[in-house]
Amino acid sequence: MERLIINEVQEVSCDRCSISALCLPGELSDADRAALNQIVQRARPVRKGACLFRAGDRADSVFALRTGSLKSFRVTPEGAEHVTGFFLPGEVVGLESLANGAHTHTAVALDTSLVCRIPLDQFDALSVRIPTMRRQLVRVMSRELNDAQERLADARHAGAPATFAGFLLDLSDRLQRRGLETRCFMLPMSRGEIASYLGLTQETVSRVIARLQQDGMIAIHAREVRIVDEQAMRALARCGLHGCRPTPE
Amino acid sequence: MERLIINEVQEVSCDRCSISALCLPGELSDADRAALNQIVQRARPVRKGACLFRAGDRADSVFALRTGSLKSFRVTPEGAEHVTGFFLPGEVVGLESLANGAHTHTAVALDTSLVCRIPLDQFDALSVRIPTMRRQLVRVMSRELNDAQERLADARHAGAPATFAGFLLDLSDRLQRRGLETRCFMLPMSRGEIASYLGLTQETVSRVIARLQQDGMIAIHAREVRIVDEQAMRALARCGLHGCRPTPE
DNA sequence: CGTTACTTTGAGGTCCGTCAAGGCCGGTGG
DNA sequence: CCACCGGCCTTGACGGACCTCAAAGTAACG
Repeated sequence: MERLIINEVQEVSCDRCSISALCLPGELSDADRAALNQIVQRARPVRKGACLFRAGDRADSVFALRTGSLKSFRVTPEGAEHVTGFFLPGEVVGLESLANGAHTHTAVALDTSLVCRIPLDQFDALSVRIPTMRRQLVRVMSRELNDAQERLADARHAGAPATFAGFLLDLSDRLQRRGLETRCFMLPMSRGEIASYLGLTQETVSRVIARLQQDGMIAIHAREVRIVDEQAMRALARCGLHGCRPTPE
Repeated sequence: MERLIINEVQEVSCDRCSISALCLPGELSDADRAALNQIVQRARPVRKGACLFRAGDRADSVFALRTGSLKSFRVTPEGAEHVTGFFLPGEVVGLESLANGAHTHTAVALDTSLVCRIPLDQFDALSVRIPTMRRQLVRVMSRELNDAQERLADARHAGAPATFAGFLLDLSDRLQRRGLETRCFMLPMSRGEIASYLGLTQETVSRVIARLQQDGMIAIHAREVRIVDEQAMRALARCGLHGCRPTPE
């Protein structure tokens, strides 16, 4: 069976890791890469369910996820937890908290995870010497900003099926960026967390999944997903409310 | 009458402008500020309805708005225009386009506007010498990222009234940040543009306005807004769907 | 094997989008 | 000065998508 399970993923090598992409826009010299490698603090395991950081903690570092998966969330004044993001191996966590020096989210491991810590002041010092490095930080943040706005654009206009399809495809694309299996993978999060992230309810997510499955676009058993008809999925995700019905026929 | 009209706002002095906030986290020396002032290209008037930049244009600068107001939008594959942001005097435009070197949005003046252009390469060169400057760029982007995520969180959970209330309060807060009148101001954009920005329809926006007005929370004539009951507005904006009804009585 | 958390499925209500018509200006031209 | 026109805004009726509430089924853990 050719599926790849996210939480079984091998440790990500540095040139696959997007922290490394922080300094590898047009390749980085070996010397510079070594310098970066030296300020990165590796091997800090976070057990499933444990916090990488909590809202309110001092934010003087960013983190790169090497193995496992994380979610980040806020807690609303009413006490409900709102999931704001999921993180896969090779991705950067904590960028949004640099503004005020304190984390605005809490980050929790969905699976036991290994992360690298990059102290900001050291990174800053290094970035003075390496131009590509500071430019790439801006670039990464800019990209995130763009993504956030794009998701914001879709959030209201797309129906629940389109939203969920977009979610799966986003995961798939992010796996591809790391060179992993894109059609068949394991969801590290629960239905409720997906729902919270997408701004839907557990029940709606469940129903949408059932629908997409019986339409033959995906196959899900528990948390194992297979994207069967990627074409149809992309079409579904692309169109908002107008024009194309969830099932056109 | 103590209202202040956005498009009559005086030119924003440099220490009120958030481009300046790019380098003024804990104050900047006069010499450094002068250096920044020199790379900023001023006085480039954009007439109402004209483009500051178009999607696809090379993005090698960011812009600071001095006078007037802008909107930024994408055009969906179906040809509909989706508003992604509004900009008031003292705010920075174009940050989200730094990733790929090309603008992802189009920016259009809602009123005749004056902008400053900051060439990125020159800014970058300057930031090497001035540590606070490069840190503050990260800080500004981080803040934007945070805002975007917050809006994303609200988008689905909040009803239309809460969404609109949040929109007005956001404008009010941004005016306050610039030291302008916060309770009574002029909307530079149409109902349709508000609707597009919030992911609602023109009609819903209109209805919500009518409702908030008859509830005594705001007063609107045409594009002139007065926030009457800020307490109630904040309470409305804060709560999503759960707990508090639009009109609790 | 029982407890607990997660997931699925069903029935009913509500908010908002759609469609449609009418009002309020500002502009243009007679 | 007025009539006409077009854009923008408002208001109403209706239907559908999704949330709420409720309960049963399933998987993971001790």
